[in-house]
Amino acid sequence: MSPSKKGRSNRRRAAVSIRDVARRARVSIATVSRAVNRISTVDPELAKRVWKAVDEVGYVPNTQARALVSGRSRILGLIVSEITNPFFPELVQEFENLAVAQGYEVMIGSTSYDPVRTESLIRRMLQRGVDGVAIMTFGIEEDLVTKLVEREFPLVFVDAGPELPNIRVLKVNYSEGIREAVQHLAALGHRQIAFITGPLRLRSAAARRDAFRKSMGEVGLPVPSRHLIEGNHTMEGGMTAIERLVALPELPTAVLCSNDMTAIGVLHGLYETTHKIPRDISVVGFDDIHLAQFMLPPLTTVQMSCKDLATAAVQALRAGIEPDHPKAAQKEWLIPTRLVVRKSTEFPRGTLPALGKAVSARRGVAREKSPSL
Amino acid sequence: MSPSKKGRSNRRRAAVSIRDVARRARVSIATVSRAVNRISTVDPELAKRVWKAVDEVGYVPNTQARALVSGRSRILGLIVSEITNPFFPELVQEFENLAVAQGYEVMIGSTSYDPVRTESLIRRMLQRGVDGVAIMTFGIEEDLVTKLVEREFPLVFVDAGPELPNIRVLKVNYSEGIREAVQHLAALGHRQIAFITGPLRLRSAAARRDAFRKSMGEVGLPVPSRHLIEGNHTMEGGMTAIERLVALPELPTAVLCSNDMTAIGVLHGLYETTHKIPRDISVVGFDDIHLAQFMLPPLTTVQMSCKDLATAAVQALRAGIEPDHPKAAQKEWLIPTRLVVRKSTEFPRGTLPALGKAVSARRGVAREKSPSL
DNA sequence: GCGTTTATAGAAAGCGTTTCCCCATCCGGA
DNA sequence: TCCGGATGGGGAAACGCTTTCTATAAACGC
Repeated sequence: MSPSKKGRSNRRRAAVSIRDVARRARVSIATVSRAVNRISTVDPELAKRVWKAVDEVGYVPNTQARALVSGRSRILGLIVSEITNPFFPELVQEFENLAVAQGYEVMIGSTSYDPVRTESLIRRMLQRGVDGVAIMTFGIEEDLVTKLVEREFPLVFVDAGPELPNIRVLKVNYSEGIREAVQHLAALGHRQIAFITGPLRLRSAAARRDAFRKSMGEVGLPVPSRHLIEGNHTMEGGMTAIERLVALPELPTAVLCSNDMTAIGVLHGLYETTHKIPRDISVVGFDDIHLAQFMLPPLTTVQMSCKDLATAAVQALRAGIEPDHPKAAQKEWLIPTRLVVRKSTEFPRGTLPALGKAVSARRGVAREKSPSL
Repeated sequence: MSPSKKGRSNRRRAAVSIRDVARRARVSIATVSRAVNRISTVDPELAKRVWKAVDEVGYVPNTQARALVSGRSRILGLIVSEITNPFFPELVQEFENLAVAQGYEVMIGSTSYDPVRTESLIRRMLQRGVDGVAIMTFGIEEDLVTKLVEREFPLVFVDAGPELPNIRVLKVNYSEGIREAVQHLAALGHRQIAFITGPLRLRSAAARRDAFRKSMGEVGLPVPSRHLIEGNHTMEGGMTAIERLVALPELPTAVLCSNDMTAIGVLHGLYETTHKIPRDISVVGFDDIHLAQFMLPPLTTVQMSCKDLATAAVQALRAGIEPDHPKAAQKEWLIPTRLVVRKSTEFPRGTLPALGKAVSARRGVAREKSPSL
């Protein structure tokens, strides 16, 4: 307590410090520090005494001081494109759970696709002394990244960062899930399949588009440029894109979207134009956000597990931060994707309704987890 | 640079410190500190010299050291119920923008309605030395809060915290918007209006229910207990609740939900039971999340602006943190709510279709912003 | 029995700031 | 000319911790 000490003006609380523990346990502060940090050179008997004292006085190490002296804050930075896109909160949640369980705190930032914001965000994170940053978006100034890499600052990218050594990358296997989606549609009898991309300056968006093109090629279907529309990964973008498709002389029978939000926008746009889904047109999303199964109709979509993504991100960061991490040398992490069939895909319009009975053809692909109803 | 200095083992980067600036500007570190913190007693000429040196050596103050010595971290804590509920990311976004613009960083946490998580979250925030916490959820151990209040730790609650002095409260005027919603439905001719609540241990959920009861009383409508169903503010909860309503001998003609996620669940549940909205039943949400206008049909809902909420929260926090803040004495902030009419509400089923033309009756309440299509 | 390791604890040196205290300088008044 | 009070800058002491270096005691080999 020591109320005699005339407190500094602004100081909030005279927290109990390592010195109080030391006094109580009748040891030096060095020993307390070692005991608390579980350093093996301290005698077990003494350590017990220290821990007892810690409990008695209610000691909590001061993170600021610890960070100041050790140069490590135990904070992980996580940068996402847009926190209001429901995929990201799910990711953030998983990431945070994992990080906290492993003794790290998380500092989150959302760029809104704005390079200026991104840069100031990274600066803020560095200033706060984060130990590493996972960048789950793009549109980053290459030279900032280069500078960080030179400092050997731990960075983790999704898909593919700049071509630089010493950064870690989570490679999402887009082809896998998108191929399943295209084959699912092709198997149903679709020939005219459109694709609504994300903002193409995002590598992840371009990668999804490329995977689509490749998969279409594999089943021998053409991709005319009028069926490749650039969106922006938002509902508004999905609406605009579907309006352009609707304006075409012939509406494609199916449309695959670069993410679920786009697909939701498409659903909404088709509602406005009184098209029915999946009767008039089949719609497939990407991400499998929680919301997808609650859409009307429930959305067939390619699942990219944010649990997988978060797990890999945390692991990759720790690999870069902790010198003797078991995976310190690993530079790439692979993230799988897979199709989840729900109700927004069906045989193309004009197909004999009798075929509607042949549902078994679909069940072959369907791998939906037991729905939560 | 000083490469001769044999660096500590783990140290990341020998950042440029206040000493480098002092050397360069040929002043003491005390002067640099004062200049950088814009303390008026430093000679303008000297200050200019210091700033020049700051630029030249690329000095960035070390936040950890600053926090350690000043006892203030310039971090605001923000605790929300569930980051995956889209209302909260919108709130987080606004909060963060405001905080950063005012020189604060934000530490976010999501409780998932779990008191244990909440408590550990608060502890983590305290350990990281946040200057204050805005608690936008409930289910908090009263004694933890009491302890914090005794320490004069700045806390901000929504609706009403525990009955304690010295905490700040954002009072949301639920009655306002909910009354508008009930009157809107009553004016359309609805007599049987059900309400799906949130988890009732949340004060905010109970407050919404009470506002509903009161508004119903005002228009002379009864609220039989079978029309008051407890949900949990999730889509799943909305589905379960609507199933119970559907199982009733007579389906109410309208249902008001305690939040938009519940309403989305209701929409989905009614899709499964092949009821049509709004023909068979009108649905009203609460929050006005961005997604609401993209539902099928677009959701009529009560808007609670997260911008208002965030603005008030940041202001209230700063009022508690900064001793000479202009609003230091203010203890309550008022947040308005209002109805936004879209397409999920209509005349009750069985009403003469001719009445369908009398749309002007609705437009009187409608105040939808220009839709973003 | 003496010198030499091997354990373990303590003393003390920082980490990069802010801020208190004091001293030099300057100005005005007597 | 001298003194008192401002004014503004520098020295140095914290802040709470980690870690190196040193000291002591015990264990050990010859």
